[in-house]
Amino acid sequence: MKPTIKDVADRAGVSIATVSRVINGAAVVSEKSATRVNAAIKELGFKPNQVARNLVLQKNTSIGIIVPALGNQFYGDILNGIEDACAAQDYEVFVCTTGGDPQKEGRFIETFSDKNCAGIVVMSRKLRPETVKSINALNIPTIMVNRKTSGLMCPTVSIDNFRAAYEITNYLIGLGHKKIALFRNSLDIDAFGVEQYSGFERALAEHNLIIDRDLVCYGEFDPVKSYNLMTELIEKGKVPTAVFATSDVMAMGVCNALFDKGYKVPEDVSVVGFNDIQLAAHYRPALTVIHQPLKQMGEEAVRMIVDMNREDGRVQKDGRTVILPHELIERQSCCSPADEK
Amino acid sequence: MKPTIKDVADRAGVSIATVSRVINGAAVVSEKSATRVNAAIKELGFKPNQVARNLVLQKNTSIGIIVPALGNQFYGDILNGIEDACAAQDYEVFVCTTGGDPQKEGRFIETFSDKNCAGIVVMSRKLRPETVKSINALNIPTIMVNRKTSGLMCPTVSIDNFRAAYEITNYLIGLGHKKIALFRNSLDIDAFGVEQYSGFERALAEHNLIIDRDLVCYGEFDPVKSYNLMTELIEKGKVPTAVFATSDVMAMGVCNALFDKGYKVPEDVSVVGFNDIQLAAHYRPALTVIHQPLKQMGEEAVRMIVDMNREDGRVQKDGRTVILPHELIERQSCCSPADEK
DNA sequence: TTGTAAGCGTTATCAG
DNA sequence: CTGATAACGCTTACAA
Repeated sequence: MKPTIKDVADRAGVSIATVSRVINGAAVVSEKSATRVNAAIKELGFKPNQVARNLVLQKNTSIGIIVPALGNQFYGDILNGIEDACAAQDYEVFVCTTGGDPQKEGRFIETFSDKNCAGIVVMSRKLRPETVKSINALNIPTIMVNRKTSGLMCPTVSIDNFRAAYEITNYLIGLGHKKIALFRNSLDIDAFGVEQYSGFERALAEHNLIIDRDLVCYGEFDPVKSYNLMTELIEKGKVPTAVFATSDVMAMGVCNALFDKGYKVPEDVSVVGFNDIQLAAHYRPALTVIHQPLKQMGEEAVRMIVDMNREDGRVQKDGRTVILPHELIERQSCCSPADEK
Repeated sequence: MKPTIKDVADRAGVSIATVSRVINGAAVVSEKSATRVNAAIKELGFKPNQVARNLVLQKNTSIGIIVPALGNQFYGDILNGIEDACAAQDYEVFVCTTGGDPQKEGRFIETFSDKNCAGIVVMSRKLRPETVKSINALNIPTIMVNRKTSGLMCPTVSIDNFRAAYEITNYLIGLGHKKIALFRNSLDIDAFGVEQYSGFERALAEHNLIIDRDLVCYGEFDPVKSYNLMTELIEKGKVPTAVFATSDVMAMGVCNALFDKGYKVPEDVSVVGFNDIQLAAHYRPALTVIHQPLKQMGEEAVRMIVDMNREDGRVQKDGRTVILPHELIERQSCCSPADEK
């Protein structure tokens, strides 16, 4: 069995209180006791039991993460940021995946609460009102990443999705495009899809362009679905000169469909992505995208949780919003439409 | 503050022992007490404190995962399997990323040990002897995924990498290829790169082909590095008719280099990948690959840990090896070489 | 400077 | 069937 503080005390010939003192370095201990205790610790290979310690201290250095799926570079990049920041602070990371199932979200939040996590970061595409309610009731710092939070009193971190969409649409328009398709996901009033849509719409409107309903496709962040949708568009003869996809994988699906039908990107149609997952640069043609500082977003979320825990245990739930800077990165997937050249 | 079992007891007018009994449903409790306790639990919104429970029970339902990086579909797919299996068993998942830093591996193993995890699954590319030693000393079930374990008394799960490499090389040879390049990672005696190499070599040898040293490139699982290496090959005029890359991302890097130099895949050179991450099918041309049952590998690892915990707490460290079936999946990235057509 | 002892929130063993 | 009570391993007043 693992040695306990008591074994160390016996071996060093002191009380467990003294051992505890040297472990925590808080109170003053005579040099003599200290050396004996340290010797005993080393000899026994003693390591304090974290669960006992957490119990008495009523705190915990683990934070819980709720994420739709792993093996998805978008969340993966964010998670890397979370993980790095946690490791730097000696926090541990619990990860739960929902597979998009909103029911699981609620369950995992409870799990984390039961485990007395120091904080929770939620990445979700669809949030049920009940989940919102239970998050609000939670006595644990909770942060949303890449999501709005109407009705939800908890801090969020994201980019300015309206501006980002606006900028990249303008970029396309600046290139001379007028027939621009939008590949997006289904509406969820609190996800950023709506901001992106507004940005898209605004840019168009400012150039007296209007949205062609047939050209807005619900690719649902899925390359296959996007592939099929783009194929349909082609078969219906409704080929745009440019496509704005609100995720990189959708952009790839669109490109693939185009290739398979004999079109060239960007010569025949320009395509832009959104997020800039690592693969966006490795895809051919390399994707012109809006870059989100994914890793930094994760780090920021952790920073906020650690801060909130420092604040004397007082968990304050306010609507703090952290907006990180995005960036338009030009690569190979865009050019002016043929009739302009 | 969160209600404790004592609050429930007071409210229900019974002792904490009784409350504990109804919570755990073990012993028999009078119907009258039970209903009162349940009412109190509901009214107070009581949830048993897991850390206290774990302390007294001396067990834990969390398992620790050590992984080089998130945001990498290969590990992501395995992790999804792990996570699913854990959720199904009401286990929680700790995730630590090493970024390939072997020093961190050791540290995280200690963390998990301190936390009294029910088990640890290790995914590593490079294992230091010291880490091996500390794993062996560990009193916690530990499983290696996708890795050999000479000198390491712990179960592993993987595919038969020798056979897989042998089969796909044979496939290429069967198509008529003789000049086959190999893109692989640096040698680590205990990683599966060496088995794959042997499989490759054997297939070649059986057809009286020998390995051209210039055509084995160390792409290090990195698309960019592979891109550069392939570009060099082209510039040196040493273009093979086929490439076997031991990971899909290396295969993509190779394809990209080929495209950028004006070559066509598969018409000019065939390329095969290994692993079959989700993206392999979405890349263009869709990659012909060896499919590893990544998700299933993760599930299997969890199953083993759960089993080992059931075995009366007796952690047995043996070299059990689970070999899962692989599969050769033909897609679009291969054809016979030009001179055969 | 040190030790004793009272918790932290549970479970489990006893008597009753 | 139920209630005290002793753990679990640790921290931390309070005394000494």
